Amino acid sequence: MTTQKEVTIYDIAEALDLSPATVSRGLKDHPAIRKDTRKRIVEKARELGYQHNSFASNLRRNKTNTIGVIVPRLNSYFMSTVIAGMEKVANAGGYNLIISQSMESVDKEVANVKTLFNSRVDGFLVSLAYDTEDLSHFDMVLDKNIPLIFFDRVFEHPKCISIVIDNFKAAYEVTTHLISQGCKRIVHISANLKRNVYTDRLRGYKAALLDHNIPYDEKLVFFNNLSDQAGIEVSEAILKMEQRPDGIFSSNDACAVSCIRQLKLAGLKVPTDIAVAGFNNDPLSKVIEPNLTTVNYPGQEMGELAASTLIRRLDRLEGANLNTMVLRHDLIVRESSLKKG
Amino acid sequence: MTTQKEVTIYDIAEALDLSPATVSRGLKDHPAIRKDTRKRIVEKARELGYQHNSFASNLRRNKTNTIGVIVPRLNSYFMSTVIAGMEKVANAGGYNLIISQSMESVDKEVANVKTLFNSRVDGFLVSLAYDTEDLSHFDMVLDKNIPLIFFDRVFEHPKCISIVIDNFKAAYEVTTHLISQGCKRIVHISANLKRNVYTDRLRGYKAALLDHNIPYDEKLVFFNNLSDQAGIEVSEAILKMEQRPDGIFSSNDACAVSCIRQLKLAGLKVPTDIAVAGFNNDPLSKVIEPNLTTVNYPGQEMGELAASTLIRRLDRLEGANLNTMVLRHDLIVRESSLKKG
DNA sequence: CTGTTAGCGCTTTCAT
DNA sequence: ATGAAAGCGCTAACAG
Repeated sequence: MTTQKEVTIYDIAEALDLSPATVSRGLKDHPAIRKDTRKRIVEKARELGYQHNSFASNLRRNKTNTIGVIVPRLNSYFMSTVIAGMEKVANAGGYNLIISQSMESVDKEVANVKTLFNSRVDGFLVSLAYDTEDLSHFDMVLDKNIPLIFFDRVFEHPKCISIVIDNFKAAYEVTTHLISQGCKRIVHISANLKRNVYTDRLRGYKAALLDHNIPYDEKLVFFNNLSDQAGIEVSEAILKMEQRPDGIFSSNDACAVSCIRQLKLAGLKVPTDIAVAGFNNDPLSKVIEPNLTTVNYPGQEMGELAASTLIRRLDRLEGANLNTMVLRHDLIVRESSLKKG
Repeated sequence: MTTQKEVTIYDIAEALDLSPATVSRGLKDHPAIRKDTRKRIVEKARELGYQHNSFASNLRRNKTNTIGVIVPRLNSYFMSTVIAGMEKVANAGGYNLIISQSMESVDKEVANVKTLFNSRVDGFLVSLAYDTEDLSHFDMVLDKNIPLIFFDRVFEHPKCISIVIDNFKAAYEVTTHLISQGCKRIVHISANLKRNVYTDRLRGYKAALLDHNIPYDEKLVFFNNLSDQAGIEVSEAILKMEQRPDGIFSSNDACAVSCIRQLKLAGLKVPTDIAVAGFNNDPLSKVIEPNLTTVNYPGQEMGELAASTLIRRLDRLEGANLNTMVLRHDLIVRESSLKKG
């Protein structure tokens, strides 16, 4: 069955009349090994079909070369580009990724932290669930000084690095842009305010209104899970309003696209009657008609930066000791979604 | 630093004046342990902040409770739903997922197999890269009887289970559908024929043509990587054809959508001038106008089935011993993409 | 440059 | 129901 006697460094050592220690060294690039010895070792290893046993090594070194990743959900374009970026960097640096989803629930997040902790991952890359209130479930991790890096949905903590974009500024830009197109009553679709990304975007939205002397009206702000369904519901609410909004700024593209479709079904013209902007630069935004003005969220780079920062720390190469690293975003203006060409 | 003396079962044993063996048993649900002894053990463990050390356990049991996943790319909607499904099932079954991308290259795929093999994953879930020619890089895996399951992009092998949909039938249905809408010259966009999914779909396409007395014209079949860019190029080729095609069947939605956009830009009416159908039921297909007729590819279920089949095998629960498992697909007809309402 | 030695923390016979 | 003991395969002092 699965186990038919492993070939170990002892077998190689015996065959070559060497000590296991020498073999162990020869198999890596230990400087203190004669070239030809190393060569004999490597050859014999191949001949016997030797395969390095990571977990014996792990046990001994107390290191797994594994990174634990916890994300709310895997199945969004944004998140899969993040993961793709992480995987690329991790792989190049000799690390594996163990990925788990919290499904937007703290309970699952807590369970995932425990599992990964027990698996002795060397470090954590985490984007928080909607309803996570505090970081107490990470205490065991932080107490052992296991590096923990947050990305996207972050939480301030003296021991942790956060990797984000400037959500405030991005939201400010989007809102300002809508205003510059003539919008006066702008709906904002937001989500759980426990999460920085949504509070920051809401703040940016408010700041832009303020700076342009547009009163803030809380009836224009919706809180939901930014799903397609949520977009439909918001649209219906909008259609029922006595005084119709003329702009929408959604915290993600999926929900924005859903709004556009629903509003068009109801006979509204986008952007003439109502302009719409999203967030994330999801491929959807280029396909919906009219194309969606949105914010380019550099997912791949965020994944790469998160992973490389973590690995630098793990490998004690240190580097940036900032507490918060901010990636550049871009406002992507797609003319067709604007009120005035 | 990262290591400040682990709390081990020895510490618990000592504190309770028991043997480590008893503690080890007490921590699981070994039957031969008195209830109150177990309770004392569990309490003391919590008190001391004990955490199970998976890799010592792994080393001993020669099992990691880890599943290695290799996919061509992570950043497609289809693949992320597959992974989401796998993660869900794996997590519920006490397994972790280590995920790696081959980036559509054999070389990377070979390297990934080695790494995962060395990490002693208990089993493999694999979807092959474009240019993988044979399974020799899996020899070490198969020789050790480590379970290997292919999904989506599969390869026949007596020791392996394949999980697929009926690509032939799906393609036949799509093509027949286009024909029923009056299409007579149907372009097919395909990819590397080393992969079952593309050969099967091409076969389905040909069979449908044959059954409807439409001659097969190889100039109408394009091979590329199904990207946005590929869609643009195909569209340009189509526009240059002396006798213009009136239908397109693309092997994925991204490329189909790209074609629609490009053809519309060139002034063609979709579907009046040319009807388009895709594959995968990507969210894009519901957003493009006209909506795209496509094939629902049940990614989440495929991920769940792959993972649960593997885990059943790993846990020796066996179950289905089929060599190939075929999931149900659905043709999704979106009226607006058809020639005649 | 190579060898000796002593574990890493856990599980599992085999005893009792 | 519990304990003793051996060892999974590797690595890192330390010694030479």
